[in-house]
Amino acid sequence: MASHVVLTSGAKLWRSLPCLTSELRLDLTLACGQSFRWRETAEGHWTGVMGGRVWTLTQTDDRLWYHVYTNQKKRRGRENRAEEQPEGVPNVEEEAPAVTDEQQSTMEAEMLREYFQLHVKMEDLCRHWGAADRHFKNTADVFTGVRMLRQDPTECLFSFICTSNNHISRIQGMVERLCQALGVPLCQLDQTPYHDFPTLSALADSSVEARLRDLGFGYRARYLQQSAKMILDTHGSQWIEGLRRVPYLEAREALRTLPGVGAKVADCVCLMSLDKPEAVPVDTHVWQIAKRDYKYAADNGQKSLTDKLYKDIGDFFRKLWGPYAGWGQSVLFCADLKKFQNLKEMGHVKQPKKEKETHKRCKKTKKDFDGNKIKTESEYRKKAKISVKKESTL
DNA sequence: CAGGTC
DNA sequence: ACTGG
Repeated sequence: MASHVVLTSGAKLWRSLPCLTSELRLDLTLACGQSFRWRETAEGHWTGVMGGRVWTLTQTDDRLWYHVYTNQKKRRGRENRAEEQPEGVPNVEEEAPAVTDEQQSTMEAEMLREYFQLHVKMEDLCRHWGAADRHFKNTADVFTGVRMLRQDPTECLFSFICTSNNHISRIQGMVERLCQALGVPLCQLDQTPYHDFPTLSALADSSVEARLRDLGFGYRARYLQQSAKMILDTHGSQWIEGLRRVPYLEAREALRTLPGVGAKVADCVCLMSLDKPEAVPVDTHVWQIAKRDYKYAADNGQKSLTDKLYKDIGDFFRKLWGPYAGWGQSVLFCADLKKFQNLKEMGHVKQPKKEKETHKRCKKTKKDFDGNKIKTESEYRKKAKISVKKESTL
């Protein structure tokens, strides 16, 4: 049976392209809630589906290494027979016009350059932003290499319909189940099956809502099926990709006509798959960042993001960072995630990992990136809860 | 309460 | 409203 490859055993299976870790950090970029389809299958090795194929990626200081697995062949009766007779009917992959390994590898490298948008120099952008924005510089110095992916628009749209009122770890599981239930199987590695993302027509089928409810999608099940059906019925299968050639605000409003797609999801799709780098998705994290780190005046203590507040915060960051504001947002968003908090403390002292439970009650006062003392997480949360209680008892 | 929406 | 870390 096929298994996940690792770089240290079998260098012949790998190809690479030049790419500095200052431009790309796989661990941050692939696990920060842009795409939900990558898993760390071995230390520093990330396996996922991209462009209808299964890839494992890893990196060294100045190169990005990749391996593409051959898709599992469809096994119908005839082809099984053909396998026993070598001169039999060639399978689908062999029928394709002959491509040399060289050409194949060139295409794969090009797919990766596109997916990671390596033509955009993140280092230049960060230097520019950091010069005028002290907080950004401090964060970007630690979270160097977070990039914006250029995802498939259909996958991006339907994945982000799943994100409302949800958290990343559950979203990952839901997207995985979505692909297993409705996507074409590609191959299996170490007992793990990999599937392509479902097509629009698979998502639009009337049986989909009930099926997804059974898989734990809750009320989002209906949004997924209805959005797919609406796109096919009123626009056609190429509609979403066509939004790449349309101005940001027009694409955003077009997406918002779909059920389950509000301002935030529409901005995520614009930013992460439709080539709109100025789109700034404002979620709870970004709202907190605006208030906490940029002293954004949310004067009347709003409980939820109103349309106006949403627009104002987006405009604030666009004014601060310019036409690639969405890329800047992604760096701070990543730095705000719980799972990456450990990176921040590694700057000063490297603590041995032994102490886990023993020092738990030792409260450390952390400093934020501007050097200001801040409360510990728990205290911060306590405070937030109290203020929420006050609001609700009024 | 979670990368919100109807 | 769904649901689980």
